[in-house]
Amino acid sequence: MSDVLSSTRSQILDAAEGLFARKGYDATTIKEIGRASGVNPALLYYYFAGKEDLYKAVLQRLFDTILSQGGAVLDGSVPPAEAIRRLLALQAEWLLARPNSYRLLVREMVDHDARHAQEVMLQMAAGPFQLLCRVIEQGQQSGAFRTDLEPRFAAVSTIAQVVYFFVFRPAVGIFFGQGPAGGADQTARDFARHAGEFALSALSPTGKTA
Amino acid sequence: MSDVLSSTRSQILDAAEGLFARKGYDATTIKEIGRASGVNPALLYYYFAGKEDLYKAVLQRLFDTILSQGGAVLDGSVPPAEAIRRLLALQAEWLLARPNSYRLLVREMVDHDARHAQEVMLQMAAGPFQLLCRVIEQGQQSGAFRTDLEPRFAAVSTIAQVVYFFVFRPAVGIFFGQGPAGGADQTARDFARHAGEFALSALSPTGKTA
DNA sequence: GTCTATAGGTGGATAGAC
DNA sequence: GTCTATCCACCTATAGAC
Repeated sequence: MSDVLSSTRSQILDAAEGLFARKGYDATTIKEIGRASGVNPALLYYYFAGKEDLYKAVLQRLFDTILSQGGAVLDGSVPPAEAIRRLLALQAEWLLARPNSYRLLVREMVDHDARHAQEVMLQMAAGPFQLLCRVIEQGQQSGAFRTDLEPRFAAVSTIAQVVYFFVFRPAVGIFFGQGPAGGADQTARDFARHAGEFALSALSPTGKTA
Repeated sequence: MSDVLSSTRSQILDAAEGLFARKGYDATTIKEIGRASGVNPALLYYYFAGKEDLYKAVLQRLFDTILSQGGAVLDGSVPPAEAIRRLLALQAEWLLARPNSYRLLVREMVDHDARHAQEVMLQMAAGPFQLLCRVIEQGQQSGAFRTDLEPRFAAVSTIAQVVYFFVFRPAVGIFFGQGPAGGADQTARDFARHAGEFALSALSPTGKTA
């Protein structure tokens, strides 16, 4: 602990986050993390119990910041429609700024059935997801949203769009004729705006976007 | 070729598909494929040029069948709204019956930026995806769908819901309080029906589901 | 706290008998 | 077509000097 929060430890976490996100857990080697962080590979075992412990620490650190900023936009102080617009815009900015997050999360789903991220997912369930469901229910009770949609299903449909866009960006890029790179960041922002209108149109009893 | 299509070759492909889908490309070993298929590991190099060649063959075989059945439901012989309902129901049945497909596809996105699946994605872009865009445009021109949504964006929002539900099933299961297993298959079918209504409500100028 | 060296195990791929 | 045996590279993790 020569630094405020042990600079060496942070360097290892930074490098590991990028490598785990890009290459996956199994394909990432200790020596690579050492090389990428500029830290001797053996030091990893000084700061962490092993490779898996490091992996869990990476997940924890990344999603701590998500959860801390998460529910702010859904706190009930804005009308439901505006809350949903802001949520999807925030989703896009967040995913643009932290491409590691959705890559790690997707890998965690298919590699380990979310086993290592179970705690974080429980916090998401009790936090942002439940808040979104409440926002939708609130809109339904006030007459702003149609009442024949199941709130939890509607919440999943709402958040699915932008996440899908990012995860399948290579495919979407090909679908849009932009190649596997998937177009500029502005395309993602444009899509997020569209996704907000799409969700609000789906939720609205009149088809107008409230 | 002692069999119609070389039974040994098929056995290798079957075992490799399951292992690549469950564990990923890197984590799957040649010896495991041999064990799971009941074929001597060295024979893999008789039938395929190597591990990567086998992987591409797996992708090709799996998505050949997708594409052959793909556009049938979108061929323009049914009204746009009904075509979209059928598409999402088909999507759910397809993903339920072939869990390897979305796992492999998602891995291909994050592991290789869809590099190995580029041909298949190009066929999807020129086939089912373009047909869905046409269906949406057709609905817009006939007045059944609102015209202020970009057809390609709307197509992505439409197909995103069910795919997200499957890929993030462990997370959705936790969100729904069903645990990481993600509930019964009927939940997926219920969600697919919801997704159809959600998309049609979003597309409809009146908010009714046509 | 940081390093070198290495143990112990497993990976993909090949040679060559049958 | 199928098998055994094996090469060589690389992995995680540890021992121990500094």
